[in-house]
Amino acid sequence: MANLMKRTHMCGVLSMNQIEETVVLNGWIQKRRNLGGLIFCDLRDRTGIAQIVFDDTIPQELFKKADSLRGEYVVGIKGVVKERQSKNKELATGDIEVFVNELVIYSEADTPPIYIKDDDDVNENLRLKYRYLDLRKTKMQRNLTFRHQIAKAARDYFDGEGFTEVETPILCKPTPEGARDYLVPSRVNPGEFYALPQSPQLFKQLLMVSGTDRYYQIAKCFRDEDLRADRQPEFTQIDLEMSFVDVDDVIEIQERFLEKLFKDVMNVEIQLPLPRFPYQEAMERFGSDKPDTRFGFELKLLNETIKDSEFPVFQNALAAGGDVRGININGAADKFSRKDIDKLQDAIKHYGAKGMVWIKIGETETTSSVNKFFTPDKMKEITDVFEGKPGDLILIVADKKKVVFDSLGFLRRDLAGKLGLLDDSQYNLLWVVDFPLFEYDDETGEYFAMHHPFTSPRLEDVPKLDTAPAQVRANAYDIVLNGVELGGGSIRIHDGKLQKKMFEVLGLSDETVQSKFGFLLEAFRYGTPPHGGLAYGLDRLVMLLAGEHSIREVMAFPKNQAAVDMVSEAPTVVPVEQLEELWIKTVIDENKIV
RNA sequence: GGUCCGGUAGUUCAGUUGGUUAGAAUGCCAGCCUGUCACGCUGGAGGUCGUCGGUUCGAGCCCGAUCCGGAUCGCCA
Repeated sequence: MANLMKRTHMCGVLSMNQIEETVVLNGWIQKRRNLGGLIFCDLRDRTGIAQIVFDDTIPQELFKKADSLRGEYVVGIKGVVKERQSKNKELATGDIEVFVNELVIYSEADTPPIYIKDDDDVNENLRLKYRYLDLRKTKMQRNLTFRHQIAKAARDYFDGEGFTEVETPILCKPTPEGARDYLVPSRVNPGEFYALPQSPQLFKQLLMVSGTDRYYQIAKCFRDEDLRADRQPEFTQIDLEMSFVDVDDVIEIQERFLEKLFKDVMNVEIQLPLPRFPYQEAMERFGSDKPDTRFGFELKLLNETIKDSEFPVFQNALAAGGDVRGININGAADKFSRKDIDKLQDAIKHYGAKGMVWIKIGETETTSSVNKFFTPDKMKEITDVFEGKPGDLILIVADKKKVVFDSLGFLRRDLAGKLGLLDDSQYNLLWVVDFPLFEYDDETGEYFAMHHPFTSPRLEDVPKLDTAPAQVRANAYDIVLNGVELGGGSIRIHDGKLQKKMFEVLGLSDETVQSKFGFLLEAFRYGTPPHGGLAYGLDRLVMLLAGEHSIREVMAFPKNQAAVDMVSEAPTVVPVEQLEELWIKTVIDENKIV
């Protein structure tokens, strides 16, 4: 064991300010360049890299020791900071270097299985398995620090606004609604289970009943669903709830938070108030309830224009109560071949679309996949709806409304990406409001809550609860950044009668309601303030602001697509005794039980 | 659960119509080298081509099964 050399500076902060100073650095050897009588090493810590030099003025023994250094050795050095003869403009510390006169090797290192540099393109599973090495990269350390700054900005802001951070339980009551629960067996209550929270929703509402008035929490949440680039089974929310507020109050206080956040961590000024799009408008203009407004290509409705056409696909869609809508990809007519368009057709089949009509407007003539069904005059009428100009590519989908919106929403964003129109330096924040309170399930013929059953309807829509539930709008709002849902929330129901009505429309029996939410409803009987709140996905927020494309890049130890922690290899089978103690018997292959 | 893509050296990849001893770059090891910063030069080691089976005189390549990874739809506050 070598003695510790007490560090005086971090590698990345050294500059001309330390010229001729003796400094002690600790860190990892990033790279060794041995020129024979002269050895350069790049020494790395979480702040960056500094070049250290061993030359022929040092004892031979020390020089030999320097020659034995390899990548990822952990060392301490003492030396003098000098101005470089030839500076390295690529390096933040490129003006200086440290001439070493003492070297301690704290530990040697095997050759690492992955490269430790920011611009690697190593298989992600390997990165996850050796996450502790992956996290040595300056970029990953920067992401972790950045995440910390955002969490801190949130804490500072909400603290300043009179919010109290309260921890809510991790062992909760299972909730059959929504996402699948992670279950935790109870040893002391045989056969019974807790669930890990999908969100602190019910507890934060209880806190409002308690008079906490303003609550927030940076809360771990768990959902046992399939993973995506922006979805992990455990993730973090900035969760908050306020008493005596309406939609405007919540939005106002959040907008000031976002303004401060962007100023503090991005040095970006955002314009308040943020635009608000009613759900219906968002769908009709962008085909999405989380529109990306960094580019155009807005949807246009063609139902009137084509209502007399001979084209059977259009007629069938209208007859079935569907829509015919399209988008104009301005100036893209020459940028996508027939083959490209075929691929797009395949892609929208995922959303249930059976096909797609394309129109390319040329200088002299307009070509399309449906030329024979439309006279040139009619075609002109259609392209006029899109303000079509020569060079434009128009794509039209006719189907059920949902299929049309989903398909065109996808095409819009996909093509914007292919055309390089997604500008990561632009931050388009907006609210989507007036969500429908209920969604109608075609298969079961039942209504279910789009948000959750405690979301309040807009007061003027309450009479429609009996007559036209699908038209009832909710006091719910989502905050969207560049087409990604950053968070969402609602004003909750605090009136017992209205809540009862909600459950009726949802077709929940009194017994069901009692067993699932009885404790909350009872709490509401003892004096409940009007309240509402919102939760941000912290991981997504950090991802977007860090310019990353996966939340895995901003989480220290994420899981892979199979929900496996590649470092520790969780989950695993457990000894039978452990299961028995928990009153659990598994029904899988006995061979898998160790 | 469905669809698509992938699995070849430590790593990133190439590998033609099925044909000799499976290649490159990088990394690693050794030697030389005093201003490098992707250091350079010389040499070397490194492979169960994911696994199992089949077709064939012969399989990295063709077929089947299976495992693993990723993207995506379903699913998901």
